[in-house]
Amino acid sequence: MAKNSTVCRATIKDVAEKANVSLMTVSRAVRGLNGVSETTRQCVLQVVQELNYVPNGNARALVQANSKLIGLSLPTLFNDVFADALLGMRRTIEQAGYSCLVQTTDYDTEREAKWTDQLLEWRPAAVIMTGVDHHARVRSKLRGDNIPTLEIWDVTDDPIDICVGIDHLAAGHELGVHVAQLGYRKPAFVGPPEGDDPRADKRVAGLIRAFRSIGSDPLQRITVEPNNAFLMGQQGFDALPQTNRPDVVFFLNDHIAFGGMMAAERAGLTVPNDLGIVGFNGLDLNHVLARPMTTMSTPRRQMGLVGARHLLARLSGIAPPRNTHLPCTLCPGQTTRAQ
Amino acid sequence: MAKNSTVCRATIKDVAEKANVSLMTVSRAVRGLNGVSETTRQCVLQVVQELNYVPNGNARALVQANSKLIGLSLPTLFNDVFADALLGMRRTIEQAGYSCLVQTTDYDTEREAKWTDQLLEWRPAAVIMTGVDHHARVRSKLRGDNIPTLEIWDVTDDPIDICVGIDHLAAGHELGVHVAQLGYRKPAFVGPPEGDDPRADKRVAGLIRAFRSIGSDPLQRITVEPNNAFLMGQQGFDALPQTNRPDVVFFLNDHIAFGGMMAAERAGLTVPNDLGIVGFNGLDLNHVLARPMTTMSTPRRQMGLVGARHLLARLSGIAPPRNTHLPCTLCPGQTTRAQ
DNA sequence: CTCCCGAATGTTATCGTTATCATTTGGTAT
DNA sequence: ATACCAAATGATAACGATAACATTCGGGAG
Repeated sequence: MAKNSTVCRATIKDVAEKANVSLMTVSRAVRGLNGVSETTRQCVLQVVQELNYVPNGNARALVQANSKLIGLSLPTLFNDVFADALLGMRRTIEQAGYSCLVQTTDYDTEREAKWTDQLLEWRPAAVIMTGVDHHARVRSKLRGDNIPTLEIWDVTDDPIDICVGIDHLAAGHELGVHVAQLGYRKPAFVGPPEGDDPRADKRVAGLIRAFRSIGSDPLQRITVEPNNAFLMGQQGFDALPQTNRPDVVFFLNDHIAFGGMMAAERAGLTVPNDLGIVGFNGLDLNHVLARPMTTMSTPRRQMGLVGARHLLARLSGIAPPRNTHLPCTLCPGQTTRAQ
Repeated sequence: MAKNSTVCRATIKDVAEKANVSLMTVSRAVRGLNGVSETTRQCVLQVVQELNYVPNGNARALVQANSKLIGLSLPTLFNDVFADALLGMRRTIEQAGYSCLVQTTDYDTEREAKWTDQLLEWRPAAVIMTGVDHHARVRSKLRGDNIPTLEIWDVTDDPIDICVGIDHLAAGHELGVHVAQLGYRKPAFVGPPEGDDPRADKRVAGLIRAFRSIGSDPLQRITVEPNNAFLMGQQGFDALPQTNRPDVVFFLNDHIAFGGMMAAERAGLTVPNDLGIVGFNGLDLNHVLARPMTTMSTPRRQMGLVGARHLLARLSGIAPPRNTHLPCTLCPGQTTRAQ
């Protein structure tokens, strides 16, 4: 059933007939190849206008055996963080004439794998994925088909193809060491459950290492349901243990941290004296706060830029570095005690 | 140049040969059609596994004359607002087996038009666009080709095909009337320049009407560069006139309003006594603030849900309502004076 | 006037799949 | 045994474009 009415579209053949030339001449004229006289080209383009002709990308992709499509896999759109990275890539990708097939995975590897299968049906020219932890099937398919693949946001010695990102373990460690030096001894972390977000897990590992080395209480991991960031922060604070309360809380990112801080203050706590608040990413929210939060700033835009550049290089046959590591910047703020 | 290595992928023919059946049997088995014995199906699927066969979507779309692709046009990803609407749609769209081809337009109609051309090459099954104000070429192409098209976020009597949204003029008016009743008489609006965001323009028109009817000062429109929302708010406040300063500022959305409020307080102003702050959309940030902002809450998630439902109905031949109007909710907060 | 050459144009096969219309097969009723 | 039927399977022609090769054409050199 459900044949959507009569969608009748002009084909290259229609154009050729009306313009009184061969298919190939139309094809050449439309694509701006040379070997067509100026007069003919004008005439053809005229007819193209009249008939509202749009070339069929499927036919083109079929005969040329790959398409001007790039698959893009993000965990979520509820996150300025990914928008930033995307912003860095978009121009570059667009100018090279590609379109983006986007999915959001909700940090679900299975879901990502399923989407990858769907995606590959379109014979994309390249694939961009978030992070370096994927379903084995995804890795093997992308590798096996030799599809240029960019993994962004995290680094590894053994990327599917190329990767550009930051070292989450090191970033977590550096942040932890800084906060530990300020005298905090009862750390907690608020974020997704272990296993959901591999990058969060790596940062937590860094934090744990930092605090363990100075013999503090072990880091308590508080789990919140994925949701709007600000609400997650609030929920995170509410979920803190009442007895033996942490003296500092690390949040998955700055927005969540802000939500947590608001909840803390509403509960009558003073930041940073009663409770230290630490974010991650150095989001712009932080720049408008009267008392900026302690956080670790990440080069999101640049990651996108560099990633896109490398991917395009890869697409044009030049081999870019497989593993590119960008630096983070510690941003001490006023939501942790001064030393 | 730049032939990306040897990407050699199994075709349906390879599977057929290895499984010792005809192409059609493979095709049927893979698609789960009936008319294939269980034994044969198992055998075929086995070979599919072995060869890592993925059907070619381009060939399929070519012969079937349309694809399981939906084009999605958003102004920007820097906005929880669109993420919310998307969230409402995604599941529905996904479960029906479609993939999304996404673009962001940066509120540029030309850019949108250019993308639409590119998109149509892929013969999408449907298109989703933000708002109801588009390039004439876009309207005529989508209509002419009879492509199921959903316009979301705004309403009009004459949508391209179907639309689901809110009445921005009415929402602006209601918000303006509320604030005027509180006694404010020198209103300003902070947002994109006129012409960039048609929905903002409509809301502003509503505000103007509300304030004009009670003989207040005319609404001053302050323009800020598109950017991160929080920074836009800050910039908006900085751009307010020093002499004859407004007594209330309407912001394009809650995040921008928050940025503006932070800047105001840093500048020594007291909210709401020295300056009223009004947002829009009822974003979740508002729910974690100790003193929630005055705002107009919009049914973003629901818009996505309803929109997707209508679009899928349209795709299966049922005619949904062309124009669906959802209600907003006024949320008086503590960033404007009490009556 | 003829030959030759490059530019402009045309012809044909092909890409991987599905729709449509055969054909085969195995079992059942007579 | 024979005829018949539905279920399973197969052969062939599209779909709309491009690559690769073939042809035409017009003009300058000899």
